[in-house]
Amino acid sequence: MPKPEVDPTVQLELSVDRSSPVPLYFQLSQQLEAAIEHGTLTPGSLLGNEIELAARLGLSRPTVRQAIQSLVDKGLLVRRRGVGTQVVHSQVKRPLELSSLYDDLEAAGQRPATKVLVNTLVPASAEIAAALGVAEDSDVHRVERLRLAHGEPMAYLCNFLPPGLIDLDTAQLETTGLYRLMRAAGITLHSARQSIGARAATTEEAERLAEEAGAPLLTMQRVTFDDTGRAVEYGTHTYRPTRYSFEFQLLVRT
Amino acid sequence: MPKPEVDPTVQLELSVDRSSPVPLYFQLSQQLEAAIEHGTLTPGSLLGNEIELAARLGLSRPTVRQAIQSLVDKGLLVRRRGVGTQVVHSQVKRPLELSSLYDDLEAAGQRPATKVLVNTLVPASAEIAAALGVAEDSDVHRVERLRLAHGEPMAYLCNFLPPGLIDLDTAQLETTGLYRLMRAAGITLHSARQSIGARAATTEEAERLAEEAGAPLLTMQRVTFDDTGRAVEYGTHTYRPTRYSFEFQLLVRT
DNA sequence: GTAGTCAGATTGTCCGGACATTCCGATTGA
DNA sequence: TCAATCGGAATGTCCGGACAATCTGACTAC
Repeated sequence: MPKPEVDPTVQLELSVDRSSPVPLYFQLSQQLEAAIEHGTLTPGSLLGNEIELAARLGLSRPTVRQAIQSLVDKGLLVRRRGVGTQVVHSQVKRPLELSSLYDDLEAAGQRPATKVLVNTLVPASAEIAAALGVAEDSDVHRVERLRLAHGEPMAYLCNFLPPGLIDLDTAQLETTGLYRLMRAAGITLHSARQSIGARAATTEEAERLAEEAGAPLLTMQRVTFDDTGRAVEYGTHTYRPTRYSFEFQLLVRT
Repeated sequence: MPKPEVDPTVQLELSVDRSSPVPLYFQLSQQLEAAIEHGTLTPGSLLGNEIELAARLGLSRPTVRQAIQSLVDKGLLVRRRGVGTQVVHSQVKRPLELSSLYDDLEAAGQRPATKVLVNTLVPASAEIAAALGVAEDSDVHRVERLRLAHGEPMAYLCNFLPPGLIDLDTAQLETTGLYRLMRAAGITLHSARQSIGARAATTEEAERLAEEAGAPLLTMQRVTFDDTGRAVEYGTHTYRPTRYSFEFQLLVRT
């Protein structure tokens, strides 16, 4: 007969600083997340009941629940009524975020480079006007960039932005990503509609990406909105599938 | 001088049924969501302050906040301290879910058809064993399916499942999707790791999908986990990019 | 031995209140 | 005319408690 396989309840060293301006629930959730990341809280282990945890930390139960809930939303914990809260067992990294290619590459240690091919104002075509919610033929920014990693072309990025939102400096575009510039300009990114597909490269596209005509390309189109609902960016990207693929984790809405 | 463009605070007809087993916050959030969907709550309009809303409904503020928060998490509302809560302005549909191709097609009114090509037990290769967390060479289910829409092949789906989880009936597989079968078997899907790429079709793949060898294909690999952290499915899919692309909306983590 | 029942444990829901923080507009001052 | 200050309004955080719903395991009855 094997030993019982019930994962034990873990006793953690947790503490909160009431003089800190950081919210208490956030302090707690960060410590719990760190413990999960670090392996102190092993997958499957129970977290101990909320009441006792609250008492131990000198917090109220709603505060503790708020901390736990934020980790449940991240997919790190699972709650079961009548049972308890346990650490999810899988290799959850982080759910899909609205990420920029630049940040992705940098996080992967690839030291991305950018070559700005075009940075001008052009009249909006019907398609672009519809996506950005501006009048047709009104001026919009057009930015074309080539993204390289290790000196090899990786993606061709064509973006359109409504005017007046941000100052598009070519030198800055070559040293950082578009999303960083937008955030730095005080734009709060909120959501995006995105479409991922594939098609054969045209002669022109092939040349830009050092591929052959007819080679498969990974394509992505995206419209990004800020928290007021304005479209702040429309992009059409093509990626070399031998160099790049979209990897992400997603959660089930409950 | 133009008129003030401040969106008005909307007065809604809201009510809750205290005798219903449906949680009060959920009743409220559903009514709000319906009002947004229906256009009663127009984008940009303010929701009215929480305190007054709570008083009007005879609810406490935490309950009202819980309802609002769930819609904020869905990306339908935005809260601004000192200002209020307003309806997001954009065409937010729904954020990315862990969806099955079958459900997607059916929701799009495509009446999907499935042809099961293979449904057997095979020894797990190293790659599959690692993905599913089972011993190498142990038996796993292997299911190969061809998904058609309007009689045209659209995708080739190859899935591996650990044994004992679910009874894989070929007839059922041809009339519904794999995820539905798993849910019906009491498996709670929780999260998935996913990778989307592209490559040229091999001769074999081209034949299956009625494409030509070398044609671009959209590829997706996915490992799905249930809420205990077990891997419950590993799949390798190839799609015809002229017939299918991945469309989704995603939100920024705040 | 097996199935049904019951009790304990734990999370889910809800309440009412308190104070802090932030935003925006109006008032005030230079 | 313009800038700085102030105050109202709204959300953010936190508390302490109460009861309901659900799961697990042990006990009981058959």
